[in-house]
Amino acid sequence: MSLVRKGWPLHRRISRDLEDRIRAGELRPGQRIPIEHDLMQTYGCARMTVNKALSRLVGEGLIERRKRAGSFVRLPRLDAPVLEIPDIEVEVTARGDRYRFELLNAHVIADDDLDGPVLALTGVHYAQDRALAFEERRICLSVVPDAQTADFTVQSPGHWLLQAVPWTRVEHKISAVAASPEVCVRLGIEKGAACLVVERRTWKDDSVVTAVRQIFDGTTYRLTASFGK
Amino acid sequence: MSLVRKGWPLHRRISRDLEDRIRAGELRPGQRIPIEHDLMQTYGCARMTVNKALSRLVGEGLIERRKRAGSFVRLPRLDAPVLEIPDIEVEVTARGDRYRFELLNAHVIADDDLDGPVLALTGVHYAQDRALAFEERRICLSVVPDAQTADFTVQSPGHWLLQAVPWTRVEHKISAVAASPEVCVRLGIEKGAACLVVERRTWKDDSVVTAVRQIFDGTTYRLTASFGK
DNA sequence: CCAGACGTAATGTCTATACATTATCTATTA
DNA sequence: TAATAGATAATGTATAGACATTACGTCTGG
Repeated sequence: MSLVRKGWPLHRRISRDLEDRIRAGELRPGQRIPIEHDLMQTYGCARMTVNKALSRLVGEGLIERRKRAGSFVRLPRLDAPVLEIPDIEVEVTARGDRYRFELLNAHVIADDDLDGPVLALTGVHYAQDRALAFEERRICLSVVPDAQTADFTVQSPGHWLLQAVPWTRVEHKISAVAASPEVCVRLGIEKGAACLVVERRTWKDDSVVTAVRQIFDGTTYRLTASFGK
Repeated sequence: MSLVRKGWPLHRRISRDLEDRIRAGELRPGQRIPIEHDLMQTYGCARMTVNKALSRLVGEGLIERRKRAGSFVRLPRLDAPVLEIPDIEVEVTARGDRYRFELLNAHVIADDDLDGPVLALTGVHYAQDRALAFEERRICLSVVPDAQTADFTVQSPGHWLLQAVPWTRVEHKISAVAASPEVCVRLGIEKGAACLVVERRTWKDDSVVTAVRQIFDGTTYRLTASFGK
């Protein structure tokens, strides 16, 4: 079992051992890995223990299993690192900076894209009084009527919504645009500077709760994602 | 157990049921959920079955568990959608387009950032003869000596590496910059246009395998990430 | 040569039980 | 009151066995 972590539970050591062998290339994509019965013997344990180890590898996307056929190493995927798209308020306060949201504008409007009356907000996120992001948000009032009476100078709309409405689905789109005149002013950057745009749409069941577009200074703000040990 | 999927295994129905109750706000963040013993009685099953259901919720980040204390609903996290950062070659061919990588430059150099001799490449990814991305890549020759003899006009370096070297860790940084003169020419975009930048660094164990910087036209290319059912 | 039937090898699920581990709570003691 | 020690309730891990499910291979019969 190579040089595997002592103190770890057996099922964890088994999954880690197999993971290492896959990552080292000893077990190659498409190749069949030993059947549960053989692994029982190899590690001298019950089938449930082996099964738990293999279930973990399925969850991590490292193997796939087919009844009667066996378990097979999957192709490595570059396409599933975990992306951290933070709640800006949480991110700023987490690193000990003073956070502030400046509400610029709030109107109830009709929106073609979203159902029913919509609360349209614009504002700026500040960290230590430095503008971090410009935000344009729409909140579906039929789903979140309370939004109309909430005070977004105390809490950012995003943070408030997170507590107020449990979502069931989120979708993000990340792109880049040149700063519009308004964004230049709000973020204090040069005309036409490259900005990172995060668009987020949040659903509860089948109705859109909120759609938001956050614009960051592309050179100072970066999203990070990592995958692996 | 509300209106839960028939045909699903019991442990899956239990976890889904609890997930629904959390998402619906019936079980709120910080709140304690019933202990395994009670859930056994509620669902009329063995503790291992309940345990499997709860383990899944831990994996999904919906609850956390503490011995002696119980299981608690975690704060909803916006920060872990799965980001699809594709192998460009795979992405292009997957949607049926003709893919081509044009190698512009290849030199063996020394690099302060990476250990040992490094193969430095620049090139352009094309989809249907339209430039999609400009790429600057460095490959650590001490880790991947074969890279020096590989033909990157047949396969993109990224795709080739994926097959040649199993990685153990990947890190991505996503930002935005204004197009440099060279990028303008290569991608056929206007001077100073906003570009989306994906920087990826790949490790095998403790050594960097490759570091790459891919630059996309920010207005036509977007990364997407989603989370939820 | 092909279509269909079928045995069977593998995974999938579930149970009942046992003991380990650990943080919380309580009771005791200084 | 405060520190310490111990009891205990919850999760964590593991076992052995049972039956369900599925699709791979093979063996038919046409």
